[in-house]
Amino acid sequence: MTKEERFGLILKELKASGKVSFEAVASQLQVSEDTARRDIDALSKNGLLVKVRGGAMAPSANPLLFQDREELFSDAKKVIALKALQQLAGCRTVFMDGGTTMLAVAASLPADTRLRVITHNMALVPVLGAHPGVELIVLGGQYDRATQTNLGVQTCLEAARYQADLYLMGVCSADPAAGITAAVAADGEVKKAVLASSLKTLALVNHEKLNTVDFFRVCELAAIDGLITELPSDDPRLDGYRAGGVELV
Amino acid sequence: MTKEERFGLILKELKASGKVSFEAVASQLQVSEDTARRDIDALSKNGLLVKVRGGAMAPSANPLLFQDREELFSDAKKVIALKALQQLAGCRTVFMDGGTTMLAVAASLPADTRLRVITHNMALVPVLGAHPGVELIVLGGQYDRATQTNLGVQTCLEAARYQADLYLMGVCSADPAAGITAAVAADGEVKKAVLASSLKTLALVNHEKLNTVDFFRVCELAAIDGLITELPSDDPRLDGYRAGGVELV
DNA sequence: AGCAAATTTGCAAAACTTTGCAAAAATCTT
DNA sequence: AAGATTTTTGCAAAGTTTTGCAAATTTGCT
Repeated sequence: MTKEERFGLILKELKASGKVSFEAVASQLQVSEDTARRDIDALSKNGLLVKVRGGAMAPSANPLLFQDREELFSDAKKVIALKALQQLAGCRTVFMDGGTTMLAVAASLPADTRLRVITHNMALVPVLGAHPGVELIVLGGQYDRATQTNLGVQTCLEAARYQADLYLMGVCSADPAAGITAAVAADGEVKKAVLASSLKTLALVNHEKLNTVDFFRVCELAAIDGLITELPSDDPRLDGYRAGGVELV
Repeated sequence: MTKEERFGLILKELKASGKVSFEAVASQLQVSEDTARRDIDALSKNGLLVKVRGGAMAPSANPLLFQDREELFSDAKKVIALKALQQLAGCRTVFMDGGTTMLAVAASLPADTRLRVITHNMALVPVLGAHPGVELIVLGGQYDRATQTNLGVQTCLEAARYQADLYLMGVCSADPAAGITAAVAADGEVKKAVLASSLKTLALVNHEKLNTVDFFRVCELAAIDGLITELPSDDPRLDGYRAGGVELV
């Protein structure tokens, strides 16, 4: 039984049942558990399966393993969320923007947080509504299915009624020269309105969105107070942003 | 049974029924309740579900309605919902009130319906937001966890901006003499505002709420155009209401 | 406010992984 | 073909993670 033969059999089993255990591979292929472990290790290095405690699973078996990892809460989003949480200290009222990054922030809010949150992001309602320390204020408007946010003139007018200590802005595109830009005009308008109602604004930006431009101008970089990315603050990719905005670790 | 396998099964169950309890997970997956709790904790940290007391719910569902669907959609509610649907014919814009009866209406809306719905009921957002024929307009305000609705002055002001063909009012208490009354002042105020913005108002009332009175006066019976209950329209319990409002089968 | 149930926290035992090492097998060199 | 070299294999010790239990705390309800 060569290594390659074993690889084939392991993958076949994985395809059939979605999972394999070191123990089962060892006994079925008549090798020690260590060898089974090493085989599965090699396959995982090639991305053909995902190692888990006790064995391995097909990447598609569960959203945590592969598929939605990028769409839902990627490591980058978690890092950004944690950085954003640190900036919440001392804030009483916070505007939270649309986007799944903001969902990551809301989901990782500690249980003992006391905060007033204003948002037009309907995805946050079940999460923040269940949080005992959060007073949630919803901005109404026309519900946009694609982004799960309320948009439109109503939303902007409502945003103008409130005054927040901090605005956590979810950013579509950021560029040192063009500033913050949005792909949807209605979304950009809401961002402008909220920006005007907040003492301080921090933009949450995935590094992939750095140095990209969309058609709707939200604001200059100078209009925001800080940029939160998953990169360390001394990363060269952030060089162009150091002038106006403050970078955060 | 690895952790990841359990994750997959928990998510599968969540998808099927919309909710999972620690107890059920523990017994079905043959682990202690502590492990079930920790698993669900991990999934919630990744935004794949929302933890609530006793278990967890799908993120798009309503964290506070952690009950059985049968309980939620009692036969009475289903009957009322179907009657209300019939009244929707010809309507272009409808205000939908708070309450689980309204959730039953939203859930039973046929797929080919074309409708503009205005609501402050956050429980409807996941349901109506997914409906391709519904244009959803959300009324903002201060989110009330107990009722899952937005309340307050903002909500009333926003309601006044719109004009609807029909208002489906969810009723707490109805009485021939006292009219419609509410248990929460803020809720009653919103009802009054919406009532003023609608051409026609139908009150949806469970028969258990007939002939009961609460402290906040919403309106006289004469101010509404019809009463929808699960009772047949010639039921003697409705006798006192025939004067001003129209009863519907 | 007070009771009962649910939840969080700390802990130690058990299960699983990693790491380093040496023997066996396969491959290469001359 | 014999010896040297590399790869693979199995083993055991050290290190991590997971798990169930029990105490302490919080929460929801009346």
